[in-house]
Amino acid sequence: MDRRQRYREQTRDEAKRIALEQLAEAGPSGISVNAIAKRMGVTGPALYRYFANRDALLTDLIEDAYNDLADTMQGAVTQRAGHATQMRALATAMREWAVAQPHRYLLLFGTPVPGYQAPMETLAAAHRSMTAVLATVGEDTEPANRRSTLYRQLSAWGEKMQTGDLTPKQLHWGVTVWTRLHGVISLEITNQFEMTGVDPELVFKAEVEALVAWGERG
Amino acid sequence: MDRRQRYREQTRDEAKRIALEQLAEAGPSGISVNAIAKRMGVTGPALYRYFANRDALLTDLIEDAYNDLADTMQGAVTQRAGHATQMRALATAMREWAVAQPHRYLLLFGTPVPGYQAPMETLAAAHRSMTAVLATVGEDTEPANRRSTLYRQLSAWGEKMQTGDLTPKQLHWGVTVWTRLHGVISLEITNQFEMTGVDPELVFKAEVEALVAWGERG
DNA sequence: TTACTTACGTTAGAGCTTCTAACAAGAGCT
DNA sequence: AGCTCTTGTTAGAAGCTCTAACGTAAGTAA
Repeated sequence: MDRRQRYREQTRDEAKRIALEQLAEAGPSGISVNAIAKRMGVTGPALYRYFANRDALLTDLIEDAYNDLADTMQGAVTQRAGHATQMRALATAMREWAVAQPHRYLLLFGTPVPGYQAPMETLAAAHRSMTAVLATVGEDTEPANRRSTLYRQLSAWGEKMQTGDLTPKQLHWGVTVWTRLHGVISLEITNQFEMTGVDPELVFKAEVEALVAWGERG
Repeated sequence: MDRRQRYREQTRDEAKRIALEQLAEAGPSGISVNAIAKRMGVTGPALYRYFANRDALLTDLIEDAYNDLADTMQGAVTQRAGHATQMRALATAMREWAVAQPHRYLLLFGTPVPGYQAPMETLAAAHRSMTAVLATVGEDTEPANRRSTLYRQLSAWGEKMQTGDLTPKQLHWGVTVWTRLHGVISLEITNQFEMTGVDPELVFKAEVEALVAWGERG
């Protein structure tokens, strides 16, 4: 009874492994349940015992990627101390993860796959990666406009996320870190820097240093 | 001889119009040459007289989107004066274009479509949109490290692009504007802000103001 | 006006895809 | 030993891209 389940998991993993290869080679549309089955030595319909349909397989890949990225980001900040150091480590880890497997990053942040509806489990992963980002936040010194809509929304989000004593301003900074890092990474892995001849890694590093400098100022 | 060409162009346009509808509804993989033909009242293979294959149709959509976005950005800056004003106008125009038709923005900056190789004509469009961004750049005051790799790459890019008297530092600023605006827009239209309850427009505006403030400082 | 060429539509079909239905065989439990 | 659940098979429907072969209509030239 236990072995069955283990075999089952093994089959699912192998299918996902091959799916990732297809994804890297030909994008999301290059993933074919039939072709995966053939490469595994079974007929096409056999795989439908393991995945309800093609979308379910894709959803699994997305969920795995989400967790993997969250692990990476979390690992980068928890092993270090000091806001600036954590910031640099987080940024580097995030970019390296994305550059090493752009197709997986794009599965999360590229064009949404049509049939996908985020399951509950990815919420946990999203929360973990956001927590990692928020660990790099410095102290809050200046006062903010407490009556702005953005302030209230950030405040509500902070309560919902149980971020403890982080102020809305700090949460805003976290969001900004997220959007800025993503901005460079996204353009890099979609090859938009290619025609410029400018090395995206250098642009990324400069952006990280700007964030660090800004973070130390307040 | 002239009427034929006009009819031809008309047919191509209608096909592309329907393709855009499919794109909006079901993403890039939802575009079907067969289905388009059927909706136009002809059989599937007939459309292959107008597009070499499905990829050629997609490439056409990408090229159109590129030109359309470039027009929008160019229009935003040329009708206004003053760096800060141009900056705000450019940012707003870009975001509104993207939010109004996310699928088209994602066609350009989302997951790359597998068979696509950028034709020469998109280079012109890319150049135009970059020029629009560079119009918002302020004056260059502080000295920069002239021996850094990034400085040299930006310098070479500036010459290749014929940007006149813009310094590498100003070009770097242009790139930063580009990555930061894209960062927020990209995450907004892939619905990544949804779970936070934070309005991406407000985050975007704050980011624009940060850019303006930074631009005015130097 | 007649003849030729080019453009554009058709059907047939190969080969791929997802996914369902019906059936056969084996693994584990009672 | 018998029953059930799991997992494989084949057959097939319905869709896709794209090629080949063929007919017809429209524009061009003699």
